[in-house]
Amino acid sequence: MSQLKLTDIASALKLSPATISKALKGYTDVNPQTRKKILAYTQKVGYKPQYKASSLRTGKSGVIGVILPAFNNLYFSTVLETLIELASQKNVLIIPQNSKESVALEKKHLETLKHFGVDAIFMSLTQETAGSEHLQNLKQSKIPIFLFDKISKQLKCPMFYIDDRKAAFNATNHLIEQGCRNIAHFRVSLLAQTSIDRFLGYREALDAAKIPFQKSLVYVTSHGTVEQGKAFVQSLRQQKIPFDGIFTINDNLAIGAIEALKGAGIDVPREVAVMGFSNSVLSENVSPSLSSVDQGPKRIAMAMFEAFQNLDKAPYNQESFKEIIPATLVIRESSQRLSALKT
Amino acid sequence: MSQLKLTDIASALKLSPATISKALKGYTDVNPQTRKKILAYTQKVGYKPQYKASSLRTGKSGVIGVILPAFNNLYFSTVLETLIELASQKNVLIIPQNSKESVALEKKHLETLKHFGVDAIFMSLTQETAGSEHLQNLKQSKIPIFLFDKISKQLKCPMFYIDDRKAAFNATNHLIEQGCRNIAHFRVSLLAQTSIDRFLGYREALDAAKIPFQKSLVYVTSHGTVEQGKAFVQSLRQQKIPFDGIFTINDNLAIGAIEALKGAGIDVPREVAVMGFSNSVLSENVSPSLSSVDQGPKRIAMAMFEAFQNLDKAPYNQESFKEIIPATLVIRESSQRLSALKT
DNA sequence: AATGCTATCGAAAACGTTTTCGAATTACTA
DNA sequence: TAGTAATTCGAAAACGTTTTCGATAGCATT
Repeated sequence: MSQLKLTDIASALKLSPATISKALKGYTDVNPQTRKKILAYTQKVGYKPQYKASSLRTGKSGVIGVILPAFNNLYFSTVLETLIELASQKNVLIIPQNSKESVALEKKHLETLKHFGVDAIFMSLTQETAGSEHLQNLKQSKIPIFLFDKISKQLKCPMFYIDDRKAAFNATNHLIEQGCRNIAHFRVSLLAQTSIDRFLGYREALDAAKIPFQKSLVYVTSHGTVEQGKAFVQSLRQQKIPFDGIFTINDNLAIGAIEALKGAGIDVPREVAVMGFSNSVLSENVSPSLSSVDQGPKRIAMAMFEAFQNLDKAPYNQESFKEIIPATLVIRESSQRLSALKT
Repeated sequence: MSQLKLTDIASALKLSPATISKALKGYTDVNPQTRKKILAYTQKVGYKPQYKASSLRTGKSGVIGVILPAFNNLYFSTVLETLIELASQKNVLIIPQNSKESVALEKKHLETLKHFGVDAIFMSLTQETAGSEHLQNLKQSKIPIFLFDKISKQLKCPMFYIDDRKAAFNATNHLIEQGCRNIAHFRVSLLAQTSIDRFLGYREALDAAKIPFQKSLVYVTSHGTVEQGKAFVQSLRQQKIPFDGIFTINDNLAIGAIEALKGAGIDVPREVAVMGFSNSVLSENVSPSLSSVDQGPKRIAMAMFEAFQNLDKAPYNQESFKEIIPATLVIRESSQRLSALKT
């Protein structure tokens, strides 16, 4: 036997499909008696309306599309997992897509989700996506878009992100409090907004502590890999540039830096304190464990889903609602220079 | 303007919706000239049929549901990521659900996916799911189910899994080749099939090498955490049971074991060689890096998607198709006892 | 008894697509 | 030249649900 249909229920109960549907959806124009009967029967045979048909009629699919620039990344996978969890509780489904940092793929996924008819799209942009036209196009097709983390201020839509500048300020300031005076900064692409903001936070912390900014301590890389973290430390040492702290834009660069330092017999954190960013899985399992900045993926997911559910209500219905999620410092071994110096 | 519809295209081109649809779907009863015109126009305005409507008509949704018992697990997340990647290339979408090792949730997700009308369900069972009735029920409702990894032999459906016994045999045998004679085994729940099979492989390897099995070297735990791995090593030492190798059923237990050994000043792998299972992210980042068994999540995902695409063709249309994916040993530092002894 | 109201139900249209089937036109055959 | 076959198109039904709107019946009000 195939799927149970409304007409099956109707004929079994000698009622019209209309009444059944209305009973199930809580309409008032159905006798409480018959409603009870209908509920009892549908419960028994396990009838539920088929999404395909009802979504065609109502226009709502009960599905949210999620486009991420990467999956193998604790931050994004935690956002996704939390989203799936929350959505599942409200009987909405999640369709994840991976743009793999490619604008072309991002565009393709956007199209697919549009034609699929998702009720909303949550996305974090590619490094290269500035405010390209494909996003503007999407805006026209009434599908609500929620941007998070990697956002574009050129778009008018709800956005959820941490205050990268303040987070970087706090991270850098922590190193300063630990006695660091020559703090190197490893960052990525000059275009990405997060990279820019974190750099600005780094500079502000230096300024606030009246530590002169040294251009020679800043390294820019394309992808921010472990290897590049290593290479930068080696380069600093080769040029004999003195440094006693490193603040990196992600954890991979920090891990590479630590490896290079350990390899050169330099003690972390006693001689050089290191601070990463993202609080990835690796950070607690590397040795010494890596201090990092937690970007609160769960809170971001919760905030977005909350907004999705109240899309029509204030304050979410504002043309461009913004929510800034606080980031927290996770202090582990790699930055605890003070206590290391005492022992 | 809202979504573009078939009738919009039809009236713009002064043709009927039927012809447009047929042109797009490659029917032969449409003039090559007009087809070209239609293709050109739909291309230009970016028209594509809306899933909601076409899936109602055709019965196919272009969506696969994936139910996993856990997400924060490299194996499962890699399966999922690969699945999303492959599906995306063929314009099919993936809806992931997390059963969180709960049979009740598993059942709920199954129901939701059924009513959503997915074209297939890929799933890995809960520890507790033996062959419960909810799976049998699903079988009746024509939706093809594919089981992987945590399977149930009581069900008649395509299954994909590694040969745990052989993999465990190889892992244990590797330790034996490295000169280990007293190999401890840390396992989990006596119910889970994988746990059973891996234990059997361990025993077979011992038998094959004519090493007597010692019950005192086997520890059974409920969840297989890092802490329990530590505790077992401490217990072994406390009881003064001699051991020179450890084969664990997962990586967490192995990592815990290594930590305990390091803490006790015991050299890994020189004094005790350690072999994990799963090849999780941590294994390469722990020190010493952990030898482990790779369960080939990518290959499993590829095999399943391949089967999905050829559901009607042989050999996949057999009542109960089975595919065994080979597991491979990933030898890192923690088990290389021979070379460690030389130096 | 006529009127208005309320409560309860069902007929039917609609959502946008696919697909069957027949109609219309053209091309071909004998 | 008539008849047949092939080609190209469109009308219309169908997928299963939701929702508007009208119908009916019962009840109360004058």
